[in-house]
Amino acid sequence: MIVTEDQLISILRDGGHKVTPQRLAICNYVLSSKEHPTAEQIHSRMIEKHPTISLTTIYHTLDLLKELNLVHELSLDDHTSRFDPNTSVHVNVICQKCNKIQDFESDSIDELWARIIDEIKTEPIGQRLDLYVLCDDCR
Amino acid sequence: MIVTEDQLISILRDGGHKVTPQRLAICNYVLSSKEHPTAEQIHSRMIEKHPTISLTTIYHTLDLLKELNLVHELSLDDHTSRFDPNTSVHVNVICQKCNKIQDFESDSIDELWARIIDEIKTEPIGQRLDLYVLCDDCR
DNA sequence: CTCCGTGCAAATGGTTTGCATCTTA
DNA sequence: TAAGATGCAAACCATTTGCACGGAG
Repeated sequence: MIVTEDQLISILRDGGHKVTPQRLAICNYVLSSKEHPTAEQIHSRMIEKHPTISLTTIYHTLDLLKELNLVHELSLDDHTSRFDPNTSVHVNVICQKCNKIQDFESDSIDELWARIIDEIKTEPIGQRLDLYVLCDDCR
Repeated sequence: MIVTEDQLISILRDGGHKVTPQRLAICNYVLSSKEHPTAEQIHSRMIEKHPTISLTTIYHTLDLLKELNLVHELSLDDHTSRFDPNTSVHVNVICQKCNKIQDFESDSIDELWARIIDEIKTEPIGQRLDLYVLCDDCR
């Protein structure tokens, strides 16, 4: 997790959002996740510790995290979304078959992105760089 | 359109696919489109000349075009897909508000992207490069 | 004449919404 | 105690599927 729990709580309170056990658990998990989980996967994981937590709350919390720009939503072609706490410029290496996603970062990417922004006249709000592959397991 | 109608017909027949008026009309439109239409938008457009054409046929034909790698599907965060006949490496400049998309291509992008792919050891199948902005109309 | 394509209707399923209850601050 | 959060149930809606008919080859 890039933000500590204390920082997270401050961010929430500063934005006028209440700190509930469910919210804290979801944020902690998603913000430290590496596997780009679906809402369903987040829900399954949360139920272990919070048996009554609902999918609705997962979605509400993800909306909040998006609004706070702490996670990015990645809509895939199987019509599900994955949620990525890595909001820096990076490449999502996505397996076409199983939809597993791995982040890839490098200086070349930063360079590429800087050049694109330079060439395009408009002010950028965000980005998404996908590379589609077949992962080791699926090949 | 990058492929001519004759080439398109050959591609279809070679793959064992029949050439119907509906299929031809949809392919012609999508393959020459610049506006990254939704399935719904393609349907509206097709109804002008083919009043009985169904959304089902639009989806079937889009599946075929994807299979033939003649179009790419872009799943956006509003949970709709846009269809892009530009299958070369390029940046989709997407307005966060109205979801309008404009393609952007440049040699430096190709060059840097090639370098990034080189750094990532896996064989690439495809890619998607999005830049999120607010378009002139929405700003 | 056979197989594939079309299009209607119904199903699917991820996501969103309405609302009553509960919790945080 | 007031504003906001939770979670159930229902709605939503883009997309997919089943199936009978029709047209291409």
